[in-house]
Amino acid sequence: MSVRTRFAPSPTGYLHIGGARTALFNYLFARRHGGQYLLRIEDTDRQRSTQEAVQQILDSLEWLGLSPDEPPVFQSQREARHAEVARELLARGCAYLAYDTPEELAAMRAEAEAAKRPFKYDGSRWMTMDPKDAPSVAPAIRIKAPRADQAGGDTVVQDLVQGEVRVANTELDDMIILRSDGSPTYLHAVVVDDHDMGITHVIRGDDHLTNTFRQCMVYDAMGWHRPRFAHIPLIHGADGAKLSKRHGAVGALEFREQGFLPEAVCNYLMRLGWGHGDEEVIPRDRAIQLFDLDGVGRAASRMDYAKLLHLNGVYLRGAEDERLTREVLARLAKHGVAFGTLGAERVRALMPELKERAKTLEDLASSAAFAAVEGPPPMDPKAAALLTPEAKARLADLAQFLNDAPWERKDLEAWLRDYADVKGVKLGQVAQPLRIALSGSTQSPPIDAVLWALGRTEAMDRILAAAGE
RNA sequence: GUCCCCAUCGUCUAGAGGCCUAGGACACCAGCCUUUCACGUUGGUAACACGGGUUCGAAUCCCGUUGGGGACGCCA
Repeated sequence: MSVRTRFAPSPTGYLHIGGARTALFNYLFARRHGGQYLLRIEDTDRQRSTQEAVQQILDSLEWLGLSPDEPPVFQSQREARHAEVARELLARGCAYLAYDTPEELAAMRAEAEAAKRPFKYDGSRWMTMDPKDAPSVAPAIRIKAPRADQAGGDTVVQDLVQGEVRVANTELDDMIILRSDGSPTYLHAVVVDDHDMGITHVIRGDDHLTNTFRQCMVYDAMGWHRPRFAHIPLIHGADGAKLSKRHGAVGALEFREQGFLPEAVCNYLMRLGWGHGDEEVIPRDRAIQLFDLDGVGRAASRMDYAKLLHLNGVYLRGAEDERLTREVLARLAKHGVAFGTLGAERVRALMPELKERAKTLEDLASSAAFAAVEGPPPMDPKAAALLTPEAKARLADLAQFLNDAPWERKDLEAWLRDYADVKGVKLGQVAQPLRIALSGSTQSPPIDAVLWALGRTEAMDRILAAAGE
């Protein structure tokens, strides 16, 4: 049977980095085994689910290159089916009607807590009750948990990541599968949907590990084959606590805004909780080749932004110049930097050098801004301070000679070296004032590359302007 | 509280009883390269949580302790 996996987020907020990794693992596993990867939106909580969140999840997945192979399934549209299964369970005698009110349940819990006993629901009175004696409250449907003496007394799951996990049946109680208002509960709906969607491997966060035993109740009672489960460890913040906003960027789209490349984020996420020897840089196609569940660790891992940043730099350097130029230009426009066709061409010309020294697209954009603008670039205060009278004199002198220089990068470099040689100064004494005049900053790509990319006219303009000040 | 899961450098990890004087990557420190900044490169600091077993031999297997995390809803 072909592998089918699914990612099943609830649209109650943005897609965070942990969810993104779960999606990635589901995607990778399906691809690795030539199967399908699906998406199910768990929007049965009408109060908290929003259309915006659904859209954000879809956008996030698309950005990461993790769009599903089939149109997403919306859980809320399947409620009739969930109810149908619940009624079937009732008809089979695997479930029963429970007439407790929320208040009564709360009281039972309070009582258990006061007595320092773990709360375990006991619905035996409803199972033996004559239907005529039913209270006049709408009942919920509860599924019968396996008895303590059933199946060896334990419910066992062979988890593909966690190994064999076993819980005593005495720990399980009769859970509600259909609420008194006729809506399904999550634990029930998930099972029905996964079954109907033909999911063979449920790969999800290990916060669902103990839920699995409850879900098994539904699979077993319906006589359905349980899928294979794989519970992957959660991602924590740098302090080891559950990942939240205070840890910095956690939303998938936040990373896009900050200038991260989706392939870098995916690579980083993949290596979080998964390893394959010494390999660190693993592009998508290689990832599909290598990924498998047995390489997934069992311990929670922490988000390390420094490493992500490094990886992003690696991917940035390897990215196509055209693509980076597009991204950078878009960012410059967004930041209100004015530039024309010539500016865009200059950015493109300098891109091979620019990308060599950037970690994010934002870095790249700010370092490219000087090439995009027309005329003298905004001057960094630190750079301006270095524009001493001597430096200006040097620039003026340089301008004179540069007029006759050949305008090819190789020649420019040689020319500059000759100039320094002839004048008896170090190359740095020539390069640094030039750099400031051309880029407005003390840091830029190699000066010969900058001269060349700017073009003779634009370069001369800037040198003269800086020399004249 | 009850149940479940986990535990190698600061972080991500390699390690499936001898290959481990524990390897790699990020970060950090020092040097080299150099036209600034990066990149690159060389070297360095740095870990098997603790205690018991099992074994000729344990980071690797077992038990316990400690420490983390998760789940205990008519939420998902």
